[in-house]
Amino acid sequence: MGAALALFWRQGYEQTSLEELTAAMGISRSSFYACFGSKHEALLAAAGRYCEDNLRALDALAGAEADPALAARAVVEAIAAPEGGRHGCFLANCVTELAPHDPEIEALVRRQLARTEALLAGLLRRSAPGDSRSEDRAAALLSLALGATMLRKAGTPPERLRVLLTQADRLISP
Amino acid sequence: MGAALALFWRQGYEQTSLEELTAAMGISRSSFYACFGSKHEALLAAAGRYCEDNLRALDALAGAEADPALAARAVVEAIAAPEGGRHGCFLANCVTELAPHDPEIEALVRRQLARTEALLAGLLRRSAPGDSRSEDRAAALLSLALGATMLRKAGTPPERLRVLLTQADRLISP
DNA sequence: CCAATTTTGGACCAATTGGTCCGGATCTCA
DNA sequence: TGAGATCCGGACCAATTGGTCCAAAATTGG
Repeated sequence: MGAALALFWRQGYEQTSLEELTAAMGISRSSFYACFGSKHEALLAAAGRYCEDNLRALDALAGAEADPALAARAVVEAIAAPEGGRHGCFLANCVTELAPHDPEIEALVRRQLARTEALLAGLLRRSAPGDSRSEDRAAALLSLALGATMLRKAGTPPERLRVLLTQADRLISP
Repeated sequence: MGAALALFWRQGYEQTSLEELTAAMGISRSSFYACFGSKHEALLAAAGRYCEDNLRALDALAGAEADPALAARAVVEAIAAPEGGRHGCFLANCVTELAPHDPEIEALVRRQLARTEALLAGLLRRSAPGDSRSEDRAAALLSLALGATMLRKAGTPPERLRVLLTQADRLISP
């Protein structure tokens, strides 16, 4: 299953053939269809697993840091992942390739975006209880982090990404 | 040519067949190959044209506003394009689909990102001549705008995008 | 009006795609 | 050991892909 996710992540959905998929998963074509029913359902399964793992990791990261402002910064950096290599963010890849004509993927992505934004908004609220603009800042932070994943995929060196992410603090402090 | 760009933009590179391409351009298969040589070169031509048009438009937008801070804000909003529909940013689409394994597209995209970032950095510098962090803020602004294009493609309503972009001011003021 | 050059439509090609199906190998449990 | 269920390899299918090629049509120049 992780092998399928890795392939979809690295190559995209359409560019990953059944041949590669079954080879990487170590199962036969027959088993693949017995298990998932279609290539598309396998993608949904992989994406679903990715979302759960990802959110759990971000939650743990946020919980490990007492100061909510520092936690928010850590979450943003975990999403942007300056050292994350050239594959970009898996969900971002799904959005650009599939979201416009694939309602199931779109729903999955929107749910995950909402959950991540809510996590950030919660941290910002805890950091400055009085401010009413924490939702907006959380959305901006998410946008900044997603933009960074795409700059990373475009080849921006990790060092410059790290410097760029420094500016996230301007969106974190009220 | 514009028709080819529109197709690549809406559907992506691999998902656009020669059939659709020639039909939309109103030329025959033979003429297409006589003119471009390959599907890939047609993509490069369309992308090149897009880059020139795009940068010219952003430049004009920046030039039309006397206050450099307001100009920067306008440029960011033009990139993010809250009302831009569900096709996302063409260059962002190219990055996610092709950049990792297509050096020519990668070079084209990086050049355009650098030029756009330079435009923003120039505005920020003019806005606050003393500040040495204007390059970082320009990069963050670009990242924010690119992230917004992907949220837009994911279905975030224009209203929320506009509110989110409000926060760009925090990156614009020194 | 005709000859030469350009352009066009579309047949054609080999390769690849996601998906189906079945005979035989492998495994389970007693 | 043997019967029953499970899994597997791989042949097979129709559709589609980017790309080539050529005869016929259109355009051009004189």
